[in-house]
Amino acid sequence: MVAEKSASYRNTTQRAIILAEVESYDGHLTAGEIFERVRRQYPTIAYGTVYRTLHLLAEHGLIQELTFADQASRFDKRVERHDHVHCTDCGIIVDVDVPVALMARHVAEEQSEFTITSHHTVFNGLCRTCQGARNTGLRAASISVRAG
Amino acid sequence: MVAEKSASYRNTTQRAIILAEVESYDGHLTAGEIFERVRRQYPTIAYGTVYRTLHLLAEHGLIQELTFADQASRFDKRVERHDHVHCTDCGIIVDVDVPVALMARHVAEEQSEFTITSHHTVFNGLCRTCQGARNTGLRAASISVRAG
DNA sequence: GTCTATGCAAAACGTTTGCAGATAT
DNA sequence: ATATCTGCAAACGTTTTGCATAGAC
Repeated sequence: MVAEKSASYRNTTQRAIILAEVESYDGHLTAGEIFERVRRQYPTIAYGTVYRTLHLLAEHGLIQELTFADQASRFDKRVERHDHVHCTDCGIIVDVDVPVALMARHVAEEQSEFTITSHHTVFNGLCRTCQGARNTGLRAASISVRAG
Repeated sequence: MVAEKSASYRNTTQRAIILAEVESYDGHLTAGEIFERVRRQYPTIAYGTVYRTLHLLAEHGLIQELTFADQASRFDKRVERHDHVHCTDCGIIVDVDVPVALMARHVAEEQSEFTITSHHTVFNGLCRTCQGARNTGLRAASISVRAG
C-alpha cells in the first residue's frame, strides 16, 4: 500500500520503514515497541520521529491508533472499526468484531443527544491459556493467539 | 457509605476526605483534579497519597476508575457498569447505559474463546452544544451537561 | 506497641516540542 | 530553492516508589 499524499506529505525513508513495520505485524504494538523494531533496521531513528510519524499515519488513515487501560497507545494495521478483548491475567489483546455494538450506537445517541461518529468496546476477561493456568494453578506465559 | 474494611484497611482522615470528594462530584474527575480539591480542605495532602488512595478505593469497589483516550485516569462515584459518550470537540464525557451491549458480550466470548467478566464502550461524537457551535461557526465552551 | 499510611522528593513512564541541520520536492 | 522532516535533547504531565516519620489500631 502506498501512502495517499495530502498537502505536503513527504515520502521519507523513515516513514516508509515505520509504516512497513506496523503493516508487517499482526497485533497491537506500542510506540515504544515500534521504535525498537524500527531501530534494528535504521539505528539513527529518533523516538520523536516515530511518535510524529505514527500519529501522522493514523491521521491519514493508513494505520489505527488504539487506547487501552494501560497508559501506552498501540498501533494496528487494521483500519476497519473493530473491538478488543483483553486478558486481565497475561495482558494479551485479541481482536473481535461485534456487529451488535452497532445497535448500541443508536441507543447511546438517544440517551446523550450526541451525534456519534465512532465507538470502541473493550471486553476484559481471561484468555483460554489463562483459564487453563488458573485450573492447574500455573500462570500462563504471554502466548500470542488471535481470534479467528 | 462507609468503607468496607478488608484485612488492614485503616480509616484515616485523608481517605475519608478523598472518598467524600469523589462521592460529592457528579462527573469524571482526574486524579489531579481530585488532588486540587482535596488540598483545599487538607492543604498538607500529598499527590502520592491521593493516587494510592484512589486506587485502593477502586479496588474496594467504592469508586470506579475509568480510562479514556486522553492520558489521565478518571474516577467516578458510580460503581455500576455503564458506558460513556465523549465529545471530540469540547472533551465532555457523558454517561450512558446501553443494555444492548450486554448481548455483545456473548458474541465476543464466542469469537475470542475468552471468559469475559466486564466490558466498556466509549462512543465518540459531538455533543449538542458543539453541534450547534459547528452550525454557527462558533466554538462551544465546555458546559457540563449530563444525559438523563 | 506494632504495623500501616502519610508526606516528601525523586524517578519512571509515555509523550510532546523547539531548534538547527538534513532532505524531499 | 525552499518548505518540510529528522535527530537531538530537553520538558511535560501522569503515575509510581523508597524511605523516615506520623498515626490507626
